[in-house]
Amino acid sequence: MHYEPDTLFFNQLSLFQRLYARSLSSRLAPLGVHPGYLGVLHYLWQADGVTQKTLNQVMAVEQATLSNTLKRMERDGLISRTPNAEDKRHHIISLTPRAATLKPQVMQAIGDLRATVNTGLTVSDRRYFKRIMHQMTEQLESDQSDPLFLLLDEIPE
Amino acid sequence: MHYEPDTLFFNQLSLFQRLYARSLSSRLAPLGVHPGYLGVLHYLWQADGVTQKTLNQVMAVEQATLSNTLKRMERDGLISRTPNAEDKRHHIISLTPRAATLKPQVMQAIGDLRATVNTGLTVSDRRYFKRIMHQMTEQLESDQSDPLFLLLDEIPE
DNA sequence: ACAGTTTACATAGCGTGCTATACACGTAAC
DNA sequence: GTTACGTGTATAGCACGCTATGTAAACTGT
Repeated sequence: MHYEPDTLFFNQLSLFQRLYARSLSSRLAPLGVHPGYLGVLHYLWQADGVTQKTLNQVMAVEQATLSNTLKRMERDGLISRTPNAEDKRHHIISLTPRAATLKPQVMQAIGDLRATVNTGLTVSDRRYFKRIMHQMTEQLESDQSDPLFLLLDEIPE
Repeated sequence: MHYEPDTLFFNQLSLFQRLYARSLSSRLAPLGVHPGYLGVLHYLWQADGVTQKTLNQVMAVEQATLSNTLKRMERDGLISRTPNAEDKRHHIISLTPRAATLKPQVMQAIGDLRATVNTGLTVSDRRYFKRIMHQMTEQLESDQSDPLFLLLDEIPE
């Protein structure tokens, strides 16, 4: 029975993403960092002490996802959430001292993996790849909102 | 505060994969199919009535993941697991009549999304993209096994 | 001032992946 | 034939994403 191996683009894409996450995870684990934390760390290393809302505006995940990620990061001693007296609805999220010092090691791990993945590829290969991925991402973003727009068009004045 | 938007390749990749899954999901939902079922369906449409082990050998997921996926598919009335009298350790997995008829509609949904995503891209763009992704995937696969090989090298005779 | 809305965040429940471990059945060795 | 090992599958527990919904604080209009 010669079954053609999985040719569905989606499955190949999923596999690629999962392998990337696994390799990242094994490099970050010794630092107590999970791949899902990267976006938050990356932002806070640039601008520490912001609200969840601010973070959410630049991170491409849903609010509930971010809320849960922050909870795990707090549990793992990477961030703290200090209540804001001015407006008790939001808290200020800041890096713990330990997390603040982690940047070079995390960046090293990321760079190391990037180099591994890029083995055998030229600079223009990578650029081309990212450009196409970006373009496809935009198509998907408009695909998600399409039904909404269609509905809006149908609303009478 | 002009924060440069998320430039980590891993995060862009994750976003792309998640958007793809979301778009797929919205197209498959009316059929009672989830994206995670696609690999199983795709195989069984070609060769129905196999063991979990066989499926596992061609699907790039862990055994435990497949086991859980099959449980959900059984719950959703897509497959049945009939006990094997010869060897009671494994069951024979087969499509339900309903699942067997679903192929054209699922393929239609996949093709539809593919067309959407490919908007504005040439055939050679897609081929190039897939080739690079494939190459990176192979690098990641060898990355995962590297530590093992290194250890093996260190084992004295 | 207080009723209703909006805002910021948390929680519930689920899909899909992972690792580690349990378990039941089959096989082989003694 | 029991002991030991191997095989096939299931389960436990977690990461990380989603949608839908809850909740408390702030704001707004009358």
